Amino acid sequence: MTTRGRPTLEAVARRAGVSRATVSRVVNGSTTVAASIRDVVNQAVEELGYVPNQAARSLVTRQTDSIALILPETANRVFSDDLFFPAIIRGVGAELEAADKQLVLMMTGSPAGHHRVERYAVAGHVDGVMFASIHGADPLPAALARKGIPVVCSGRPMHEDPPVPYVDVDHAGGVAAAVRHLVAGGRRRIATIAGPQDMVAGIERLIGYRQTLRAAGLPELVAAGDFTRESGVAAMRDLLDRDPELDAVFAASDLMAHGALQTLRAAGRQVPGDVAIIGFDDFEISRYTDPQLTTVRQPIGEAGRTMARQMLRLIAEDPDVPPSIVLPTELIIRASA
Amino acid sequence: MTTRGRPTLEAVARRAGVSRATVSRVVNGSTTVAASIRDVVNQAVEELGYVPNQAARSLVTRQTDSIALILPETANRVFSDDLFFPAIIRGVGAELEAADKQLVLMMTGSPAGHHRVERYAVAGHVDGVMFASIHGADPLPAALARKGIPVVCSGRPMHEDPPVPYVDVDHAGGVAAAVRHLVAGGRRRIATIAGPQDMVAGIERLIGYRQTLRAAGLPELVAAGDFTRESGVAAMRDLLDRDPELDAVFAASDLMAHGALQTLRAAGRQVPGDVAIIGFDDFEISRYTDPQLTTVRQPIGEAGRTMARQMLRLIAEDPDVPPSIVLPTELIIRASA
DNA sequence: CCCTTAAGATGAACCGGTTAAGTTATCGGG
DNA sequence: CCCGATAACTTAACCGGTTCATCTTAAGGG
Repeated sequence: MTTRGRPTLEAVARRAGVSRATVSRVVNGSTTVAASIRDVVNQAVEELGYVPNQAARSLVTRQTDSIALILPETANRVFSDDLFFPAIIRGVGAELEAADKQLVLMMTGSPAGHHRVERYAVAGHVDGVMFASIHGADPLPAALARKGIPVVCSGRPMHEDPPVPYVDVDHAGGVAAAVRHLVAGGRRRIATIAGPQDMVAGIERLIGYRQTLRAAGLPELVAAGDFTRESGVAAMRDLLDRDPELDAVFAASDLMAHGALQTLRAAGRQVPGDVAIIGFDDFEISRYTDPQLTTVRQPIGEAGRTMARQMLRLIAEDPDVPPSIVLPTELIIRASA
Repeated sequence: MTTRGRPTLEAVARRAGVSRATVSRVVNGSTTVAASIRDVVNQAVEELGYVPNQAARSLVTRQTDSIALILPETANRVFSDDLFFPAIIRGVGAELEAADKQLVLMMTGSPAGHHRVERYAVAGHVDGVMFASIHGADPLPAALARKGIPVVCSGRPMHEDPPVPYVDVDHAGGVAAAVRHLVAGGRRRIATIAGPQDMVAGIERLIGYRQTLRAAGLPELVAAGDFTRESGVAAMRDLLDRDPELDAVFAASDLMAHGALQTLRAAGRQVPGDVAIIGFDDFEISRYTDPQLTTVRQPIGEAGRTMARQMLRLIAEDPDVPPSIVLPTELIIRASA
């Protein structure tokens, strides 16, 4: 009920002594309006405090100027202590704001979440849908794309019935740089704490570890994690059990690296003296651990911005939107390795 | 252009052999429809994959079923490493999702941000506006309320021309518990690192510190911070300069406490041996500092949920929505004090 | 001075729903 | 058997914009 007694186009037209059509053209900045009339209309708009009704406008233009961002929210992990989603939101938000589009946030935690998102998009509530970090082979992006709705994913989608444009970072390259740094530092028993294997980020970082280690002719040692600090703690304990002599760990997230760090300290290991450790993300926390964490920086905010830009081009029906964009990662060397 | 060739009410009506109005009533679950017709219509809906057009619907109902959440985003601090906003978003999101409303996120970083938000709301794009953490005497909430738009704030607004409903936490009570805990532990030179004094949260936590200390007959020692880790580091250095003999610090945020902890360690102080320290927030990080941080827990997610519930009641035109709700805080005792 | 042309404004037909008022069929009571 | 009440559906009038075809008017050319 927010549009109660608000002035309509009709009211402005009456006051300015012109037709509805003319007011509409003035409001939308059409060039074929005489300057004198334009001024009269603008004054009437000013005086009445006229603001166009969005629903009426969308009804005919078929555009809402708002775009959805879908967060998986699996197991409430989304915002627990994970700075990935906030960073994505910030990047996306900044870019959309510059383009004067609105960001609609949706979380698909509930079982019926997928259906809700689909309905929402099909109902024309938004002009496009962006996905932040897909879990597993989620069929939703492809399903929406099939319905003609512009879709962009952050992180390469595993399921691509119709291929969906995506933005990702160079996981493998970053991991390779990290592992090579450990090797160059003389480490020979390099373990990894892997991310969840139902997410491309988790999978690719593990692959990167394996390939680089194999190339160096060194043995693998893998423990499973899920990007959280808790899982880092548990995985590190597991690794120490399995190989007390290990001299380096690559953790697939900063949070897991932080957890591992605590476990190593509790186990009496010096970092980086006895065991070197490298994380992935470059969250702010990595500058405040003791020792400060060497890590692979991924440009999350930039990924968000890029995703938003792709979406805007898709909506503008730009014929040659790149099907994928991979952003570079960078090894940030601090004290832990 | 997401609603291209999609079936309309009209199409469903033709297929089912009834009028548009009847289909509308079936879709909206009216009771005055014969079961036989209802089934026929539902089948037609199913077969055509009909989804009501949101714009057309809002145009007449004057409802959008989406609600805005405004984030101030001052100085990019919003999502840097601060888990306050993510927690609010999660709480609000969960509650709105349960009510089948959509969350529209807006950041008012740009100078024209305020005007954009106002226009957006007045245009009827959302049914109500929630503010997460007001800075200073922001006139926007009151301005919107004056226009008849439902508004709820998280954190008591300083400016209340027409008073706006709000949800806040018991800052003073939490701080009092913290400071009393320090006093009870025998601390006598208790400093504080205050939050920004243009936010109610910063102001009230400082007042709480002052009052409790005065009641205990102890001297005050205040350093300025802005809730960030960096400011905690700087403020702690400042405090050590001014009183090298201090034996306790209450930091108005966990992040500042964390920064202070690092500085104390660098200065050779034992925590809690030489100096006790208590934070405020109970972010996850406080369980991973060394030593683990004693802190005041504030139910941020719950505040978000509560704010959303108030908004829903406001929209439903519930006559007796409480003008304010203050949630309790709780001292969580760990190792640092 | 008349005709063509173009600029600029208007009238009216949508867009796709909701809902008040009107119509038709059904049924019980007198 | 007729009448009014009731149930269930249809008709049509909105909601508030956009836009295209049409009309008006003034300027320019021969």
